[in-house]
Amino acid sequence: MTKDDQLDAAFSALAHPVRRAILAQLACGTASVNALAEPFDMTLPAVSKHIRVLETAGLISREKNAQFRLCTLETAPIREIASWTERYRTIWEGRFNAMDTLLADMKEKDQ
Amino acid sequence: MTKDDQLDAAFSALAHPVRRAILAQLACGTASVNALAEPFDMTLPAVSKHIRVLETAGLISREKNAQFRLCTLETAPIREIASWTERYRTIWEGRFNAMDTLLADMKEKDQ
DNA sequence: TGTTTAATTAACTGATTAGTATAATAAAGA
DNA sequence: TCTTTATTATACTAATCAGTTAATTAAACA
Repeated sequence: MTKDDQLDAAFSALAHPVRRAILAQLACGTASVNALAEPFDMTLPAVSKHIRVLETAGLISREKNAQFRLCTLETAPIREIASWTERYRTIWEGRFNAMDTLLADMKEKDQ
Repeated sequence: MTKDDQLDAAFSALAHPVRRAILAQLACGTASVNALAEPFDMTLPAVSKHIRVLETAGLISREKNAQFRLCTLETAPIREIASWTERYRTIWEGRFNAMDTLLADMKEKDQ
């Protein structure tokens, strides 16, 4: 899987409110599939599929414990996303800052 | 459009390498649809659709100039993404740090 | 006015997504 | 062993996505 594919998978996994809500729950600690499904007005298989998507994207991992599958957050992809986003944010805001500076300079000369 | 819908739209717009590449091009400055399409081995209507997706997500804006449609980056949604991501990143890494501290404490007591 | 250039719309196809209901698996507990 | 609990697999539907070709719009230019 290329870096691009990883970003694709992570971004599209995050592009669903249910999956973001699942991650939010996991921020409070490891949880089973049933526990994660509880807040949603949705069948268990549907939640199970969302969890599978998160796992495929590397955003969570799963460990088998008795009849439970405990889900845990993984931070690597979110760091990828954060660094991609930050890089572009600074480039873009840098551009605007540069433009602001230019405009300020032009005003300066007008006076 | 709720905040959640905005995040959905932004994340899913970013979940395609062509769209991320278009944004990367726009980081170098405003460009027309034809100019943006040039690097891709893809028909113009296909690129036009990707640009529409970016516009709908608020990631770019368009201004009509003669027969050209000039595309410009918009920073608002990327800031939303950055803040969502950073929030979760710090929570998660905080958790791990907390866990590290806990483990360190336990080791301490063992000695 | 007729032609070229820039871009979008329309109509279509194949693949993927998000959900459902139902069946199956697998471990735990009575 | 039989039942319950936890979870996934299967099979299906409706909707959306990513791409195509061909037609259309609209401004610029000769």
